[in-house]
This record gives sequence, structure tokens and C-alpha cells, in this order.
Amino acid sequence: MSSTKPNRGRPVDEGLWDRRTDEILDIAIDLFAERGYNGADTQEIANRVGVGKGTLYRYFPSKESLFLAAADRVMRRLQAHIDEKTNEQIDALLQMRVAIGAFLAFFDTHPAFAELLILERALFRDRKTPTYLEHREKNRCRWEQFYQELIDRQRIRPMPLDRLTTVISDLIYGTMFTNHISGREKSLQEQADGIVDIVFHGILTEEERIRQKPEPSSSTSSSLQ
Amino acid sequence: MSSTKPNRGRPVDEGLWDRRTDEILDIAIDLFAERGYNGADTQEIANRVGVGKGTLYRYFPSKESLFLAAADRVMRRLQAHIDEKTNEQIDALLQMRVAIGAFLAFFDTHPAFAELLILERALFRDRKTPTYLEHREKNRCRWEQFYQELIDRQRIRPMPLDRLTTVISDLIYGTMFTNHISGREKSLQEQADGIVDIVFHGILTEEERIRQKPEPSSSTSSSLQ
Amino acid sequence: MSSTKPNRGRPVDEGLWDRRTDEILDIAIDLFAERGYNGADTQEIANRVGVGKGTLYRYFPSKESLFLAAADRVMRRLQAHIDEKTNEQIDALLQMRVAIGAFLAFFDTHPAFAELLILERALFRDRKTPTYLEHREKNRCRWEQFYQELIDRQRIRPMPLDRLTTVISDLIYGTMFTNHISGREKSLQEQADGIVDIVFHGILTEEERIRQKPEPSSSTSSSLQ
Amino acid sequence: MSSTKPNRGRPVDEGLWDRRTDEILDIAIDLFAERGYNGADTQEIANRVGVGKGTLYRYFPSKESLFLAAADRVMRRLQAHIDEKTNEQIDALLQMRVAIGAFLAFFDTHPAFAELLILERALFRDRKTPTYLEHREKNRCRWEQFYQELIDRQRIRPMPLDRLTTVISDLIYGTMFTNHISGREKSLQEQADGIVDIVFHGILTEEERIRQKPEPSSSTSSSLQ
DNA sequence: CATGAATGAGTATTCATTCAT
DNA sequence: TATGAATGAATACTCATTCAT
Repeated sequence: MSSTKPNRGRPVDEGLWDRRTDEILDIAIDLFAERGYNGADTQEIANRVGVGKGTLYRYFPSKESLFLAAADRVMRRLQAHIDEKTNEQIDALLQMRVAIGAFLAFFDTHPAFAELLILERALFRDRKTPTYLEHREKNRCRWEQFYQELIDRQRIRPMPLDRLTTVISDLIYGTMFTNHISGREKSLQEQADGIVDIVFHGILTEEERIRQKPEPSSSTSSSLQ
Repeated sequence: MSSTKPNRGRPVDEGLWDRRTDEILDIAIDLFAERGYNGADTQEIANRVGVGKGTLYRYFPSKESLFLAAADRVMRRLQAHIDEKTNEQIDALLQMRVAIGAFLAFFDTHPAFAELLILERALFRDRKTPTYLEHREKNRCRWEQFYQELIDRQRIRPMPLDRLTTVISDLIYGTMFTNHISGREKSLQEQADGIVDIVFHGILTEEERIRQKPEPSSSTSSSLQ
Repeated sequence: MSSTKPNRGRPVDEGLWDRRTDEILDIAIDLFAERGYNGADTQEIANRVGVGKGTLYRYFPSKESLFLAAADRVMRRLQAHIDEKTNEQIDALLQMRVAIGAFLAFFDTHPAFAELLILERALFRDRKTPTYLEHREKNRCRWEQFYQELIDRQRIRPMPLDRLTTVISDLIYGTMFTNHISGREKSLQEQADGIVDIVFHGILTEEERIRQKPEPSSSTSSSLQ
Repeated sequence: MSSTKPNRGRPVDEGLWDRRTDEILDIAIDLFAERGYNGADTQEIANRVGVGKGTLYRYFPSKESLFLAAADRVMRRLQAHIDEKTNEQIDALLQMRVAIGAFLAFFDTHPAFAELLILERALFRDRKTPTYLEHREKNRCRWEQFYQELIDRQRIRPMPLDRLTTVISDLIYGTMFTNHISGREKSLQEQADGIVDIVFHGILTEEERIRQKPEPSSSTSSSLQ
């Protein structure tokens, strides 16, 4: 998981390398978030870490790779955070609520992380798939299984799985971005509840729903109907 | 054109100013989107416009102001685009579908515009409310009236108006960003339909919906319940 | 004395050319003095004069020539000022007092003029003998005659004429520069008296003067001894 | 040189900093004098020193500070030069001669130094008291004591001390400036003697001096009369 | 004659990266 | 291994001058 460490000569304190790598990353995350990419001086990062500038370059071959590694660390921490909150065997629909709440809470607690994801996209658009999309794709499969089960157990209407993952994902990422940018004042809980309410029940009234018959779903799960 | 004006000398081509301002803006939008803010050389912009660098600075006092004006132009065009598509007197719920579709289509047609909004947020976070948030707020009132009417006519469940505007707005902006970033392959129409389906009907089955009773809404419209 | 004026076509208002030339020069003197050479924008000069930038270039072929003409105007005005004060047939030694006082008063009244002379020297050292040296040389002859007469009439000790002109000239220019730079607080009259006192009587006491016998002068006037 | 310092890595050559600072300053003095402030390219200075442009900025934070430091170095060298020439215990009046001679010789040997003082005044008039005035004021006290003693020992006529310091100072600075500007051809010794002659004995004849009674001095020493 | 729109040469400064020690 | 001194590429902006009208 850590950068490739040169390994000639006397072996160093085991773990020092990794601990310092993470220390650098955490400091870099904050500084990049505070100052932006160009505004974050490598000298300043080195100062905050308490090492020489040259040492930084022993851990990361360039400022860019440091930045990208920082963005990656953000996503790994997000993953861990959500896993931690949802691991338990609670009701599946409740788990969705919890996951959405945990997601929003994570970025609310660490605004710097949101900042980093935005920066990454803006600055390195040509060079790399954004870290957060990579992670999204990595988890898509898990979520699709999760949703499929709910459909099979007839708790969720049959509909294309990718519609579910995509719409929900776009919604919470959009919410996160907007929260971060505009400093939304509403309580996290309220906000999460609002999202879940609409996603679960839709906005239409009973009668209107009957009139507007849900479009028949077209993908894998259509056979279930 | 050559009456005895008090100011002799080279007369200004009336309208040239505005035409050129827009021309510069359009070229700037593309270049900023292509190269990013720092990568977009003022010289290159001038070259593409076909004027000297100094002339650029007659129209915009700095690169930053040029960029910000470009972002503003994007939002004004978005506004005009959606207005154009939805002006007609069609069914209100259909109008929602149309507006969502128009929104996504706009950025699909002009990926550079999406790019600009992201850049703006990343680079000028400290200096300015993002242009797109400004426009969002400007329209919030209109949409809340729109939703209130639908609630009054019992086509939409009673729920806090800001929940409606916020969730839908976050969803479509999140979708737009993600589309732009990941190059989503699905057809625009399908995508819009998917969003509308979930927003309108929610994801739960009939039985599940009854079990999970929608949380009673807390705002202005709660009295309607 | 004015710049070479193009003279084809309809002859203009006689004198307009010269009047405007002087007007430009006076405004330029002030602006150069206020802002320095680079800081003085040609646009600003044009604005203050109330003409277009292009018009300036009809009067002076370049910014540099405008500046040099401005410096020249300063010296011509100095000349006129001193002539005016000393023209009358008063006692010769008193005339010296008056001339020195008038010189200092001139620059005290017009600090911008002093500024210009300093600027000229600093900026155009390679290109041109400073205007004020030109004027100094032009007047040297007159002053040498003046001093010779005083020596002949045994009112001034016999000494090389160039020593007189040089030392006195250096003294009053040095005083003028220093006054301008440091904002000397002493009254003009007192200052002029102090200079004259030392130049007329020297600083030594009677006894000391006898001990330090004045060095026999070595130039033209030595024969008088 | 390689003891176990807490700071490993490339050690600083002790003294290199100071040596190079002076080297940069000397080269800057020459280049500024040759080309003027704007004409002196930072790149050219770096080239002449034989370092990269960036290195220059490690020593001086800006071109302006480099210039000002150069001017300051000139005055410190002037100070040292005059101190060196006058330190000995010779007759006080002779010391004055020597100091004046040393002053003029200094700038005659280093025309670039005179140039710098003029430039400084012209370019940074708003920002800073000219370096040479600072040094003048610093020495004023010493000279006033010196003169007071001469007055007490009745070698100099009683007169206000500031008249003495001011007139002599203005005279030698004025001479220095004019020498530099006009390239005076007379020998330094002759010139210094001429100044001393007039300052010591004044220009009037014996009889005339009696007629023009020296104005009674007005300050501290007036009581001595 | 007068104008002012258009031009583009010219330059200080920053900061990621290297590498001698 | 760690350091930080040295480097130099890279770039926005100004303003004197021109010339079409």
C-alpha cells in the first residue's frame, strides 16, 4: 500500500517508513485543502512534517504523486469509515440510511477531504480517473448485490440496478460537494433523512403515483416483475 | 457615422465591444476547459481571438476576472437554455422531466461548461461564491413556488419545500459533475428517466412503503396533511 | 524655441501651438516630479492637458523628448527668475547675495523643478549633458566677467576665476539638492546669509588666517597679486 | 567539518554567505551604475556573479532591496575610507583638508558609487530617506564637536555650528555630484585646495571684509564674540 | 488635425526539483 | 540517509507608440 521503498543497506526501523508516509499524507491533505495545489509549497509541507525538502522526494517522486496519494488516502479513509459504521447486521434499509448518514458526516467532519476531491478533478483531469470514481466503481458491485437482494425480497421495487447505484451515488456526491461549497446550515441528520425520504418514497402523492405509472424497468431485474 | 461629434478621431464601432466581449468569453471558456486555469496562457487566448494581448486587457482587467466572467456566461446560457425548453404551458410534472433533461443535455452538449464550473470552485474557493450557487439561489424561489403549487394540487406529497429543491438540485448537479468526469455512456434520455422515476416514485415497494411510513413533514406544508 | 511645427494646410491660431506646448510642458513637469519618469503615464499627461494621447505626439516625438524639453523649460525659467531679481544696478556684492537667495527661493517655490533636474541626471546620463550643466556653462562667462571686475576693484581677493565660479556653483547646487531631498527647515534667508557669510569671510579667525596664509592663486589673476 | 551535527545534509560553507553577499553587492553597484536601475537585468547580475537567478533571491528578497543594500554599502565604504585617512592625530585644520580631499578622491576613484547615490534619490524618493543623508546625519554630531573645539581654541570664527556643517557638507556633496556629472578635468588636489581656500579665508579682500562686517552669529557660540 | 483603439516588447519573481555533501 | 543550497523555466501585465478613421 505504501510507496516502493528502496531497500538497500541497513534496514530501517520497521514501520517507520509507513508511519512517516501516512504522516506526510495527512499533512499534505490539510495543506492542499487550505492553499490549493499551487499554493501548497513543498517547502511548507516539509516544514510541517519536520523534515528536509529532499526527504519528501524520497517518499514521493513528485508533488503530483504526493497529491494523488493524498487523494487516495482520503478515499481509503472514507471506505474504512463507512465500513465501520455499517458493518453490523442491522436491517438492510436501515443500513442504507446509516451509510448515507456516515458518508455525509465523514466529509462534514473533514472538509479538507472534500476539498481535495474537487481539486484533484480540476487539476488532473487529463491524467487520471478521479480517485473517488475509482472507489465508486470498486464498490458498485457490492452495492448492486445489496440492492438485488432487497429487490428479491420485494422491499425495493424492481428496477435496473445501475439506476439505483448511479442515482443514489450522484445524489450523495452532489450533496457532499454542495454542502462543502455552500456551507449548508441544516443538521446532518435532517439532511440525511430528507434524502432517504425522497429516495424511499418518491415525491408523488398516492393518487398521482397511480396516474403516473412507474416506467417498467428495462434491465436485468425486469424479469422479476 | 461621421457627424460632427465633439470627439473626433477614430470612432468606435458600436456593438463591436459587446460582440468581441462575447467572442473572447467563448474562446476563454474553451481554452480554460482544455488546459485548466494555469495552463491557459493569456497569449494563447489573444492569439485565438486574433487580437494582441494588450487588447484582452482592455476588455478584462485581469486573467482572473476573465475567468470569472466566463463562468458567469456559462450560467447565463444555462438559464436561457432551460427557460427556452420549459417556457411552454405543459403539465407541471412533465415540465420537471423536461427541465431535468434540458439541464443534463446542456452540459452534455458543452462539456467545457461543466469543466469551468469545477475549475471555478477549485481555484477561487476563497474569493467568491461559486457562480453556479449564485444562480441556484436566484432560482430557488421560483422552484419553491412551483413545488408549493404541486403540493396544493395534491400531486406531490406534502413535504418541506427546501427538501425538494435541495435534494433535486444536489441530485442533478451531482449527476452533471459525475457525467462530465466519468463520461457516462448511458443515453441522456434514459438517465433523465431514471432520475425522474426514483424522485417521483421512490425505490420502495408498495408493501415496504406502508411499513416505512414516510416521516411526517415538518415545514409549511405540514398543515396540509 | 518651440518644437518644429508642421506647417502645411490651414495655418492654425497663431500662438496656439506655443501656448499649448508650454501648457504641456508645465503639466509634464509636475507629473514627472510627482511620479518619476516611468510612473508618469503619457495617458495621464494627455488627460491633464485635456487632449488625446496622439496629440501629445504631435508636439513631442517621444516621451523622452518631452521630458528633456520639460527639464529645459525649468532651466529657462530659473534663468529668467534670477535675471529678473538681479537686473537692477545695485552693489555688486549685494547682487551676489540676491542671486544666491533667488536661486534657492526658486527651487523652494517649485520643488518639482528640483526633482526634475535630479531625474534627468539619473535617467539620461548616457544620452545627454544635463540641462542644468548646459545652462551653467552658458552663464559661466558672464559670472567670470562679473568676478573679474570685483577683483579688479579689489573687493574680492585675487584668485582663479574658475575657482570662484566652480565653488560657488557647486555650493548652491549642492544646497539646492540637499534642501530638496531633506526638506531643510531653516528659513531661506538665514540659509542664504549663512552661505554668503562663509563665502565672503571664510571660517577662520583673524589670527588663524594670518597663520594660514592664503595660498597664492595660480591662474590668470595671479599677476594682480 | 563533518562532526555529528543535528543537521545532516549539505553543510554551509561558513563565511560563504558573507563573501557572496559582498560579491553580489559589488557587482550590482557596477551594473546599476552602468545601466541604471531598470536597465540592470537581474539575469545579468546573476550571470556576472556566476550563479542562478534564484540564488540572487536567496540573498536579497527583491531587486529593490538589492539596490538599497548596494547604496548602503557605498556609504559604509565611504565612511571607512574617510576614517582611514583622517584617523591620525594631525592638526585639526589640516584634518579638514584631508577629509575633504579623501571624500572627493573616493568618488573620483569609484564613479559608480556617485552614480548609485543619484539613482537612489531619483528612484526611491518616496520610499526611503536617501542613504547618504542617513550617513550625513549620523556624522553631524561628530563634526559639530570638532568645529566647536576649533571655535573654542579661536581658530575658527564663532558662528552657528549647523551653518558650518551644512554649508561644508552641501559644498562637498554638490562638488561630488557635479564632478561626477560633468567629468571635471581639474586635478583633485587643486580642487580640494580651492574649496579649502574659500572656506577658510572667504573671497573678500581685507578692506572689503572690514566694510562688510560679518553678520553676528546667532547661535550658541555668539556669546564668545 | 485629433483621436484613442490596438499593439507587443520587455521582466521580476516563484518554486518544483536536483544533487553535492 | 538526509539535507537544503542552487537552479532556471515559465508567465501575467504595463505602457509607449502607431495609425485607421
